[in-house]
Amino acid sequence: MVTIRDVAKEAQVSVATVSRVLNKRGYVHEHTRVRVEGAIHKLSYRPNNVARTLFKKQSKMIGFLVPDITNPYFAQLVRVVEQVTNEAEFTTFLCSSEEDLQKELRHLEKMQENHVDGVIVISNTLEWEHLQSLDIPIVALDRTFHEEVPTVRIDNYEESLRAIQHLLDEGCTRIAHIQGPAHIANSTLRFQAYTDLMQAKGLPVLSTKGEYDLKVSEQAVSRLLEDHPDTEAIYAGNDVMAVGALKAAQRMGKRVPEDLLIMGFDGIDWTEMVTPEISTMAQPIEEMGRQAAKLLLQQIEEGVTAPAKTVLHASLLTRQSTRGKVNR
Amino acid sequence: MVTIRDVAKEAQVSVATVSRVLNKRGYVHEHTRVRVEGAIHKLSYRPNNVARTLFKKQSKMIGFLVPDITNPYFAQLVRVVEQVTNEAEFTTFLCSSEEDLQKELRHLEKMQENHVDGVIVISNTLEWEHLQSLDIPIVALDRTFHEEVPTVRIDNYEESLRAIQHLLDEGCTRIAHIQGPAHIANSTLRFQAYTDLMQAKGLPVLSTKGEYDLKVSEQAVSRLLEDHPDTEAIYAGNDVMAVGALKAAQRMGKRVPEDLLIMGFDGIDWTEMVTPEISTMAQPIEEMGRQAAKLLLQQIEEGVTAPAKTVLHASLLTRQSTRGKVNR
DNA sequence: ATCCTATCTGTAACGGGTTACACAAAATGA
DNA sequence: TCATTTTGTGTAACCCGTTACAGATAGGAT
Repeated sequence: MVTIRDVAKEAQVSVATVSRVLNKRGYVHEHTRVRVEGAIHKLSYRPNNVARTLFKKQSKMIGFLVPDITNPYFAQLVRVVEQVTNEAEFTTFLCSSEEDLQKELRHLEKMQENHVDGVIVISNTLEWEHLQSLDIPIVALDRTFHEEVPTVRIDNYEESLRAIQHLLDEGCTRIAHIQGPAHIANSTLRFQAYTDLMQAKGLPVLSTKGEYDLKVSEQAVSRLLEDHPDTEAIYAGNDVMAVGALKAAQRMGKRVPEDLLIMGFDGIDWTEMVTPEISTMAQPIEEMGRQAAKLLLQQIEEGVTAPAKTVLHASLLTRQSTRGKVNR
Repeated sequence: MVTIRDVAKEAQVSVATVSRVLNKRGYVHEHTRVRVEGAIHKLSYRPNNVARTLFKKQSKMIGFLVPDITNPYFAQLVRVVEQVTNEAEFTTFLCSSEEDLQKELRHLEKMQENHVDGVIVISNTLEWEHLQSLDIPIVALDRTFHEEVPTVRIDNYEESLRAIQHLLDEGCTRIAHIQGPAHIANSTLRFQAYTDLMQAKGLPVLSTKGEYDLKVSEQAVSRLLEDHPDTEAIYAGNDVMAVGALKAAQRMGKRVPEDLLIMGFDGIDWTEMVTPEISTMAQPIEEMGRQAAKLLLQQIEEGVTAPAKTVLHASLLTRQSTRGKVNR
């Protein structure tokens, strides 16, 4: 391995001078600079970031903890976060926790041990007490942990209301809901909005559990449609379950949207892959990732600790799966 | 930040002793061990992996370079690789390159600078010359770079033949192919198998470009079906394009499989999300990831440099999209 | 000529672990 | 009892960049 001392020897200068050239800091004579750069190039020297980190206590790495990398919602976030942080010369240390608290804790430990400069956390299982001991900047995505932690999210309750309102506007009254896991706060909020609004309108409440899982949702919707064939619309707690609902409907010979409307939540690509395309309340995924990354970088680079709470707006994407009902 | 010296002071021993306790190496009296562990716990000390890496030149991190994290094929690989490496106490340093050569090179540099112990590389743009200078263990996934680099992949040509044979077995003769990007070797191999087999059987060859992209494929298939309404089956170079093909067919009112058979390649989840479910030549994704990770760990831990070339087998998944034709 | 400042470069300490080596004490053996 | 081995612990050098500080030279002002 080529070290800074090898370069110094090659260029006939001291390590300090090489370091100054590398960091473009302090006085270096044009003449020597060229010589040092030549030596660097000749030996194809790359500074050792480990040594640098040890001294500077700045690794130029940020950690990103996501619940499940195979979920396109998170995959899309990863992409933006990488992009933004890379532009600021940071590298992303990505960890997928598989929704497992133990793994999350292990990953956070590893991140600390490797001295990342900050972390972005998405988790439904972690609690504030687990993050409290980290003495590095944190940004929470998608969910609030604590007043102290800057957060980027949407208002799941309000946006859920808007999603249901869309189905009401299309003329539906018998709307069923497919719930996500009860232990996930956002999932419960979306469900709560459903019951609240339906009750306020004096409309029937009918829900079943889909666990944010395609196959579970497909099963659940099958049963639901058998028991309640007069259901006019299905509002799924997320897009994955909406796709499951569509599969169930199609297997039972129901036409969407002629016989049944389907509405999802999140705005992942899947909704555009199926036929008919599924309407959804789309989170501004890219924007959320960008904001989170920027917030974190600000904290790291400028030491800003303003506990910002950024609440972004979702946008209603109306597509084939909720069109046409009104014309019946 | 709590250092090993703080622990040493607290436990009234030298740093060497603390280090010995941490690494369970060398002689330490039971008595002192307990005292040191007490101090570690009391101060909630975590060893600094950066310092450790600097000295040992072993970071316990491996790098994983993938072309696009939002592609479920890679996302699934990431999950297995993480799992296997975590079990061996390694952490994964994931980088998504967005198919961009410059980004790939930058990421590889960063990995080196951070002293990862080895890398798993998936890339269609990188060449051997780019990897040559890395003096750490490498494992290639999905594609061969060079004799020297251990590789885990499938035989894209052979498996492609098998995929087409399935369509022939179902009684199709007018089979069109949707090609992936020409610069991707695997994509070309799949295409080559198609032309070779069709020509050998004296059947018409008809292909169009889909660029491994859903929307591009959808467009391409639309045009293809307009120009050649008598097409009996579509063999897509990968599953993403197969989903695009299905969308196009459905938009044009073609029934699958009654009017048109569709076959994909890769075996990603998407094929099960749509209706009808799409038949595919499924790569053993999990197994490939596992093997790649194990190969890399072997190289790192045992210094094995046997340039292993693991070629795994794909499996034909026949589903609704290719059923029924034979009964016409 | 003298002083001052700006420019340029090198020496050495530092960051937080690891470990070779030295030394002491205890256990074992003859 | 003395020699030898095993056990237990500490000192200090080392890993590789960074930077405070000091010293040297050149140029400008007076």
